[in-house]
Amino acid sequence: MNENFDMAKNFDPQSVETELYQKWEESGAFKPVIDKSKKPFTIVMPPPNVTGQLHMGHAMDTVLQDSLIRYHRMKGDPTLWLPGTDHASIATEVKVVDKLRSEGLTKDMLGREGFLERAWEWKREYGGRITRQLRRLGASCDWSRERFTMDEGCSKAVREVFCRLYEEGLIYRGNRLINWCPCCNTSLSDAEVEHEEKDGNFWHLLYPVKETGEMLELATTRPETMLGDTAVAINAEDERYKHLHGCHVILPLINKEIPIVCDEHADMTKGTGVVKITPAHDPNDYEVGQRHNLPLVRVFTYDGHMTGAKDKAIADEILASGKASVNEPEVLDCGKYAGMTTMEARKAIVEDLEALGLLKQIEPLKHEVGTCYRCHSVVEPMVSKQWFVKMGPLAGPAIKVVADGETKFIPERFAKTYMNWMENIRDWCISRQLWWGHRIPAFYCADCGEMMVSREDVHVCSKCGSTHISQDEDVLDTWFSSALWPFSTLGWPDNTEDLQYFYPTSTLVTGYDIIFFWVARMIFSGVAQMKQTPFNRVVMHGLVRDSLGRKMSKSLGNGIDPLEVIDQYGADALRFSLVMGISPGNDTRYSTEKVEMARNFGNKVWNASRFVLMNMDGVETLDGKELAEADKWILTKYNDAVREVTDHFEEADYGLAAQKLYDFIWSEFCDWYIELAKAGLNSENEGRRAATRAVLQTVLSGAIRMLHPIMPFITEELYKYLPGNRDASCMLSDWPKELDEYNFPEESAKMEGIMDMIRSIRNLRVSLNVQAGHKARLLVKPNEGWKDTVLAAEGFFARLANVSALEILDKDAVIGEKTVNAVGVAGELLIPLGDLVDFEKEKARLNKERENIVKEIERSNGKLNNAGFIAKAPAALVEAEKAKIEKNTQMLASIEARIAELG
RNA sequence: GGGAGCAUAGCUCAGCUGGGAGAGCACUUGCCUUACAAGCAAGGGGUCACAGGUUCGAGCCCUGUUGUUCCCACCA
Repeated sequence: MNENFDMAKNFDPQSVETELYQKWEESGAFKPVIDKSKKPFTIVMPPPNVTGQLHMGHAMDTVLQDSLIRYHRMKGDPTLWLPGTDHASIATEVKVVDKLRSEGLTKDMLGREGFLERAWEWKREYGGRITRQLRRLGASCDWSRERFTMDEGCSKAVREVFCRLYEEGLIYRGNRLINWCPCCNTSLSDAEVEHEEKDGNFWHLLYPVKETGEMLELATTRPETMLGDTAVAINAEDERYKHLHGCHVILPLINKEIPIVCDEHADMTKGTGVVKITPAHDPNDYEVGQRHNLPLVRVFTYDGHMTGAKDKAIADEILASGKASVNEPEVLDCGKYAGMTTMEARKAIVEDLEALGLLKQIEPLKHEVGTCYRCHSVVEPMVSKQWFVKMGPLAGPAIKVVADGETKFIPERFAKTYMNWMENIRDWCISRQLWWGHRIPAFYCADCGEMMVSREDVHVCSKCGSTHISQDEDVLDTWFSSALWPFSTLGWPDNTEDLQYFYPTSTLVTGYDIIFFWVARMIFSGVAQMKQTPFNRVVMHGLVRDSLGRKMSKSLGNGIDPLEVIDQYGADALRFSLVMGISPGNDTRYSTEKVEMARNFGNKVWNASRFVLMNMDGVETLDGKELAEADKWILTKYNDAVREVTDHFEEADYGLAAQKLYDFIWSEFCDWYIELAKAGLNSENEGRRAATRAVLQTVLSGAIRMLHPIMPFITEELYKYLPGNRDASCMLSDWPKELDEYNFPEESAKMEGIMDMIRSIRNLRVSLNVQAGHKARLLVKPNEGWKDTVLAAEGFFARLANVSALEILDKDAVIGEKTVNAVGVAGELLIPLGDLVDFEKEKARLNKERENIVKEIERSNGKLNNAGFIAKAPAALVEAEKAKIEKNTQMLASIEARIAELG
């Protein structure tokens, strides 16, 4: 025992984690060394919102990436984990606006420049917060390469891609029906619209037909749009309305004549078969409008009110100027409804229609309503002039790389989700009516109306030479820049060394909730710009839910702050708890119990190490050591563990890797080998002691290293205590390899036979209520070939089963005293317990045992009597079954003899 | 309307290509055995949702049913 041993009794995360992290970071060890002869392993971090705060989702995402990164670093791959943050256009802008409001300011009061100044100030203030928090988790990313989606390089990439796509005709500007959030006051892409079921009504309205005077009944869920109706549609085949082809209806309230058109959109089987058409405010109606060349009449303002005279005047001016583009909508002066919110207008319009007798019925209805993914306001479909990416030509190649397996999804089912979306994709609305973001590089000449899209700012009109140039006011969708992340962060559009070496990246790790927002867009952008998929593998994980299975959210107030957990239990415990037991792509629940389990595991590892180390006396290797069966057993198990853990990491199956580590370290190494090793360490034979020390050292070192990717801090701290490791870093140590020359299946089986006997003895003692302190003699009738093994295990029986003396008996030896017995693969064991035993209890126990064995034999016989089994099952299985019968028959005989003995 | 996931011990979840059901927590019993009581030992507890099918053999494969969660979708 090492007298100078100074390890603390428990690992104290608080006192070492921060310091360890600083050392790692300062040492430059997170930076890869570019070695062209080696294939790099690269992950780009999904950039968290720059002003965001760490939540459990980030924690899980980060831990999974870090585990993979650390594994590959130890394997010797040049490993890059590239971190960064996202400017998060809407989210950040909303926060800054809120802050301004608290100061009594608005965006407009500051103007664009002033506002952006404040936004950058905000970014400076909070921008480092999340990256500091990632450090606390132990994220070993290369901070020297940290990027921000709005830094110079990323902005250059964004502009380059925009210009390229524009030049290729894949970006266009035009009036289209888009989703408008009246609260955020901006357009949204389809992906940014969520669907929520809400209570609503079908309002059945009556429109009078001009030519016949009859009333045409139709239903709508949004009566406030009726002022913008420019037609009513029926199906050409509909017998009920054949006489109305070519007729008109008089739009109530504003008495406007609009045509009745025949269109396939009108479904005869639904309702009355008549549909009102509002091309400016409904996606279907927009299509119908396009087919029938109907005018677009906008009746909502962009901030969710009914349009009025002023809105109309502005629109009329544009229309009259001749500068209006295709599909420029008209605007209606809604008269008495002008200025009302859409909800107020709904109420007023319904009341007015009712007063006119034009409201036939109100039918309650639950329906899906589109809402903004940021603020959850109901989005309003609107015709608006926006910028779009034409998706068709981009989707094809993006589908191909996944279909061809150049990018693989784990689990595979997400590839289907991806495909489905890609195959049905619609053009992507990329302009946002915000200020915080990448401003669209389009410039307009005030004099001739020329539009110029340019990599450089434009000051002079290329057509007329005018200097009255203004840049487009809008910024790009945040996800436009995120889509370029795998190459923009590596220096693209410049052909940098990083880009050449690290692109395409190896693995993307992210949650399934952003497949559409991000993963899909990175794939088509990467394929389009780099002609190569951005990553070879996408590992999807699930959400971290609360202990009741609910999504963690601010509004529910059920979020758990990862930093508080780290403060209390340490980063390793949090990390392990987030990994243990998860399976790819599935959600997981957070619970304090799991963190405690992980903390306890860390404690176990610490104390096992402490025990091993206090028995060490310098470096000791396996070379030339004479190994005992216990040593051979644990080395064999160790090799199994190395193989399995390595395989699981290769497949990014962290849950199983963690499970195996937990099992191997706790159950096999601690519960068994360390206990067995105590005998070895106490041996009078120095060779035996040295061999035991060597095995302990070897296995512990390997176990610590294998655990490092998931629990980096404690393993780093422990590693330096290992003999000869004073200045070594676990993080930079080699990933353990299997020790091929130390696989001992036969000896392992022998050892397990002994372990089985030990369990039996313990079991007997407990079930017969033998006092814990009482030492008992052990008599063994070994099976063929087990005698030496049993004899060699005497020390184990003494230490682990409280046996005072071991005696080997012949098979048919008669014992002249009362004993209890058990039968196992190694043979029959008997314990003379004399008066200590309650023999009634023992009889009951034996009878139960007998029943079990009889059942086992029956089951085996059932199988062996089945001709199909004999004929078709692998021979080895049949043999195993026969062996079982033989063994069980033997056991049964022993037990029956015992029962007879007891009378 | 389309698609996907899940259903296994009291709770939370694992279970690799089909070959005798596992872990953690909780529970019962006994132990401070000088690495660890954040621990040790022993134990109880499961018709693997239901019904069929394939197979010598099904928690695992196929079909259907039920329940549940999620994603997608322009149903007025």
